[in-house]
Amino acid sequence: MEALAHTRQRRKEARPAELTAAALELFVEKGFVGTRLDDVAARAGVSKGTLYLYFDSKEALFKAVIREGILPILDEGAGMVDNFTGSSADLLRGLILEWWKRIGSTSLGGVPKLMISESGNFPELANYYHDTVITRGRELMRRVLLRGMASGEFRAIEVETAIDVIFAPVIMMLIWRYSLGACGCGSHDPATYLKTHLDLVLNGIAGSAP
Amino acid sequence: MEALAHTRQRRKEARPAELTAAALELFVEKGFVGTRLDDVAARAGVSKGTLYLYFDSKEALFKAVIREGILPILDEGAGMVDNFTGSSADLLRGLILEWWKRIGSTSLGGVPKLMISESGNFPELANYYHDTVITRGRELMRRVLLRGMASGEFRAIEVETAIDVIFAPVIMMLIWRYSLGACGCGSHDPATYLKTHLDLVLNGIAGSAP
Amino acid sequence: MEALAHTRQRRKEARPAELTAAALELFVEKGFVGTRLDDVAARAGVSKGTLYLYFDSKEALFKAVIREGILPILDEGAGMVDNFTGSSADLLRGLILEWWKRIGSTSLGGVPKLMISESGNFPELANYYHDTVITRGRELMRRVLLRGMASGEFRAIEVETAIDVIFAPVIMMLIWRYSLGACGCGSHDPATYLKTHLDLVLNGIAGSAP
Amino acid sequence: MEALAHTRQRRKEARPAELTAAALELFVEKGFVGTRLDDVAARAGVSKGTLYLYFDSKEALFKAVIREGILPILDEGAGMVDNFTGSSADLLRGLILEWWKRIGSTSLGGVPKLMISESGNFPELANYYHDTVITRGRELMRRVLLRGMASGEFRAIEVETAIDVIFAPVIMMLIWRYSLGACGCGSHDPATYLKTHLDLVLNGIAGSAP
DNA sequence: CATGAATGAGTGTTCATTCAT
DNA sequence: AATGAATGAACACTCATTCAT
Repeated sequence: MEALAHTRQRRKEARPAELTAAALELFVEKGFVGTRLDDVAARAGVSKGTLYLYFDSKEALFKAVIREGILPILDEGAGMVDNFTGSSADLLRGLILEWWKRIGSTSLGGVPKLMISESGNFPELANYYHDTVITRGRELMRRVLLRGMASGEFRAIEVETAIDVIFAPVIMMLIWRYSLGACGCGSHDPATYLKTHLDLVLNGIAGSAP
Repeated sequence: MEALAHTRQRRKEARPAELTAAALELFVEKGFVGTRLDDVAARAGVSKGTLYLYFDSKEALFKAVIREGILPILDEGAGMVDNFTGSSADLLRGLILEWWKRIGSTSLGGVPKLMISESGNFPELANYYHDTVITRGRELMRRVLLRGMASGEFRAIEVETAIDVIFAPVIMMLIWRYSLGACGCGSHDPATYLKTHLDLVLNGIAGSAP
Repeated sequence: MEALAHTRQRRKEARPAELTAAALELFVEKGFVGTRLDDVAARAGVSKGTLYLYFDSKEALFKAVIREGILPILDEGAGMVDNFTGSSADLLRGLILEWWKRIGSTSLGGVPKLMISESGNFPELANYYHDTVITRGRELMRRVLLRGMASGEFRAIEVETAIDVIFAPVIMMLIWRYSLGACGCGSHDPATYLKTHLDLVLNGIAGSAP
Repeated sequence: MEALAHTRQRRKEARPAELTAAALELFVEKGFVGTRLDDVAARAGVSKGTLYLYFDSKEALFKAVIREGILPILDEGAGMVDNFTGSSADLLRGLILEWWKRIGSTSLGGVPKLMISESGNFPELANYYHDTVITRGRELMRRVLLRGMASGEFRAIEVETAIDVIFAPVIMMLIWRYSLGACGCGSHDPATYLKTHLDLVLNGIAGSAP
């Protein structure tokens, strides 16, 4: 009986996450307006009414999906840059690959495509996403590039654009995976693609120092 | 009287384009499901019923928007690559800048973001878009890179990934412009950004030949 | 040129009849609300706007269809009864068969089914139809039956019900022809059916006189 | 609380029948296209959306109305013919009168007029109605007539036409009641009319046997 | 006289939201 | 806490009607 209570308890606490997980998949697949709460509830294995026990409205659910999808992203990386002792090239490479392994390749990888699709309908949320995720991500990359330039490992480059040049193919791969890539349009193998991309970029910004 | 008839005639012929133009803006802004035909009609300055004189359904309108947004893209570029006599770096630079000037910066620039957002709901259209636009665009860039490698102007690189690395920041800029960028999230100046991006990339793939 | 003017003239005068003829077919087939003026115009080979040159509204067109469908019915029969010199059985038989040949089997035969279907939406018209067509038809048959009873050819029967018993199968055949019969539900051969029906009825009401 | 639950339960089970009952009335009165679901819902005392909890579409509702209107008809009569021990005239008379009492005079009596009006728009349903209702009804009457002829109670007649001659006035009365009869066109008293009709017919087909 | 492009009110259908159980 | 029947506002689509040509 205590076991049951325990299960129930765990269930109750896990509910919101189960609901947002189901919602994330559908929002990514069909967009905000195109997603029916009936389907979200069905995928989460609950009734439609139950959704309203945890979220005030469809919009509140959407915001929760985005915010929850953001948190894990925020907590990654910063520590890595602070404590890394190897070369800046290895740091950059590690950062991207690790991020892909722990975020990009999971279902959270659908968040960017979702945010892009719905930003027009949720401008405040878009701003929040920008300030929280994008700005911090760029800041992280900026530190890596500056670190490499300071050590002479990277040559002197226009940092802000370089950040984009490095991020863009990674984000594009993610977007692809959740849009045309899901329509049988053929896509790259992520591991190979990331490796080649990094080599190309690192070569492009390599300085004279070893 | 002839002038008026002429006006009416011209109007009737111009209508579909006026309607798809209005629809493109709203589809890009709000997505397919989020766009009301009332609004499309209002933006085009006609009544809702008029839409149905030219398009059988909302879906038909959407497809027309995409297809019309594709045609101008297809007719660009190929001739340029064939006849270009300068350096491959100049060719690549010219291709991107020209494309931006004549396509990317116009309202047709919203098509990629739209296709990405709605591919899940229109898989066949996504395939059509992929086969028609993306494949040809990549082919064009492939020829440029191979031309540069053949002449020794570019070093030996993994071409397929390089294509993405070159395209991704350009496409991302376009996506940004029609998503977060429209929410006051701040964006780059396109001209400067493209120039820096190209310099960075061209430097990264530069070979030993002059 | 005169020939053309003549043609044009004849055309102009024939137009209303062409339009109501086309309308009758569609009204019978699809009902009043189910019939689109587009289709009526198309079937009559004119544009939709032309309909409004001859009829103020869809309702006016419908009423014209019914009224026109009534006139030919009214002018039949009365003279026949007045002047007939043969037996009452032959009169009754001739009346029915002639009516079928000249009205029932033509496209005007669709009017009763139409009136039945739409009476709920056009009560005044239904009353007009009743007073004009049905009452007169019954009166005609009443005279025939009374004539036969007076001569002893028919036995004494309840006339009003007999009228219905005689008419009902004929009307039902007509209704059938324009409803289930048009759905491949199989139907009788009119000539045989009418003959048998008349024999049955005449036998049923036959009196002792020769 | 259990009582309430019971009420709710009973309500849910009764709903479809309530809805089809309301729909039948309106379909009969205004035809399929002329009937608005708003009105059906209002007459049933529910909201428009509720209709869609029980029927997928207006067409599905229509089909349910017809099918439900058919079932009670099918289950009548067959047993009566099998077990009847009296005279064939009494059997025929009893069959018609009983059918009128239990079907014809109820709201189900509107089904034939409805089916006639809409057969053009629902051919498959018309076929279903024909095969299910009409064919069986005729079969029943055929057995009665053959029974009477076998016993010598009825004279030798052309059975198929006789079936129609017997049924037609009954059906016509029903059609009348739901079309012109509802427009104040005056109609017979059903009981008297049926009695007279039966006497007339039975007299017409009477044989020499007692 | 004739056309057909344009209109906009009306209807079938969907779906976020509520609430009695 | 959880359900799911019920709601009603919103939207895609149709079609009778108008009017400039």
